[in-house]
Amino acid sequence: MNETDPFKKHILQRVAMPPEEVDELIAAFTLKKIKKRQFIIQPDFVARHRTYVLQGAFRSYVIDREGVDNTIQFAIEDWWISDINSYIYQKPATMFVVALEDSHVLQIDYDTEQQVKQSNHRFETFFRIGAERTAAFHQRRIISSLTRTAEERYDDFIATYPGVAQRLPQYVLASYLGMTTQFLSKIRNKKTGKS
Amino acid sequence: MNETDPFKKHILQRVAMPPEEVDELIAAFTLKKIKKRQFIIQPDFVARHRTYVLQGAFRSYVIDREGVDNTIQFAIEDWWISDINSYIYQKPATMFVVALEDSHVLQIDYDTEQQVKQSNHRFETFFRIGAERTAAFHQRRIISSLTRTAEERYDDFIATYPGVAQRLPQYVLASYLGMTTQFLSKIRNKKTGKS
DNA sequence: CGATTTTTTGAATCATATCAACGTACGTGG
DNA sequence: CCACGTACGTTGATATGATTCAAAAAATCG
Repeated sequence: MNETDPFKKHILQRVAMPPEEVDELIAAFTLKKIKKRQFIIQPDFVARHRTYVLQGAFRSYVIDREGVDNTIQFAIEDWWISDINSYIYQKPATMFVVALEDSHVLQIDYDTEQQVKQSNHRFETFFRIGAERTAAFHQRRIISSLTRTAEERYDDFIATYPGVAQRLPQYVLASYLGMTTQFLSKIRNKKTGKS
Repeated sequence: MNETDPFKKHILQRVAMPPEEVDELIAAFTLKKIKKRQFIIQPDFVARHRTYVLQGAFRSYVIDREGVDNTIQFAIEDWWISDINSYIYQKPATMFVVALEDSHVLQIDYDTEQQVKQSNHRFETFFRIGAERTAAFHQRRIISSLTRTAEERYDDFIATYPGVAQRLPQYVLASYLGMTTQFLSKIRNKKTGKS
């Protein structure tokens, strides 16, 4: 039993590869412990890492012109998080990424990732599949934001990620779903009244 | 001068590769002419192709429960379009993809793409970079939809894609930007009055 | 515990949608 | 190449989902 076992499983779910290659890929990552409220990415700094969550929770957010905090993404166990626009183009970030709980993560830095992808076709495939799924996931979210009301988006979230809402502060969930924390509170309250 | 030259350029902008490999990759694609209003993807059918636009324009959209038409994406020259969730998971589509103009495209089918990626590390890299950029692009759009008003999203669009709005029917642009065609009309009218 | 942060509640307001009606343009068949 | 029909865009009135503001209640944390 090793702390990186979930990541090993994650790799093998995406690409079949010999055990020694799995270990080689894992070795390209660094295990880190991040304290609650610690930032791993901040605006104006280039995102140097891609982060896989072994344990804990994170969120990314932007502060808009009016100073409002908008959650763009969150990540719990077995999810990735970064400012992808900053990371892939290696330009200054626009987002914050912060730990919501004390967390354990695996991080790869940009140069190491490039080198690793270059060195082994299967490692390249691994990252390609990850990027594809991220793109598909984002597209589902765009469809949801264009076609559904605030309450429907909330219902979808609860159905899609059972148990996850409990771990997120309500203002994080509300801003992720594109509504105010007050409005989410009213949606929830209406529901408990009904049932 | 060959009709596929823009695609050749597109490939080389992403991955450096010897000319014969570029030709090999291009050969995996089929050149097709698509008439205006022709559908290349429809709900309940699996998206068999990924489509690169050489000439013309497309849009993808979903019809929601109330029967409202929501544009999810559009594509002109040098863009890709598909129902990515259908294509990468090879499951039934939820979207329509239709030609807005008579168009010329290059299409690769799913099995050929898998084989081609498998056969050559550089081809795998090519698709990986495409997926990454798609993910990054979608994330920018999510940020925009969460943080900006209808008018700001319109202004951003005009600034980011100068000249493109002219080629799209207004209801396509409106639903892409997440507003009604009436509201977009009012935004536009207000602007011409002002200046 | 007290202090701070988060959530709830209600009232007023706002951004955007809906509805309806009319004007315009465009493409298709004769 | 005209004329008609259908699709598209505009405008104004009204409706509504969601935000804002304010303050109290509840939860969390050092």
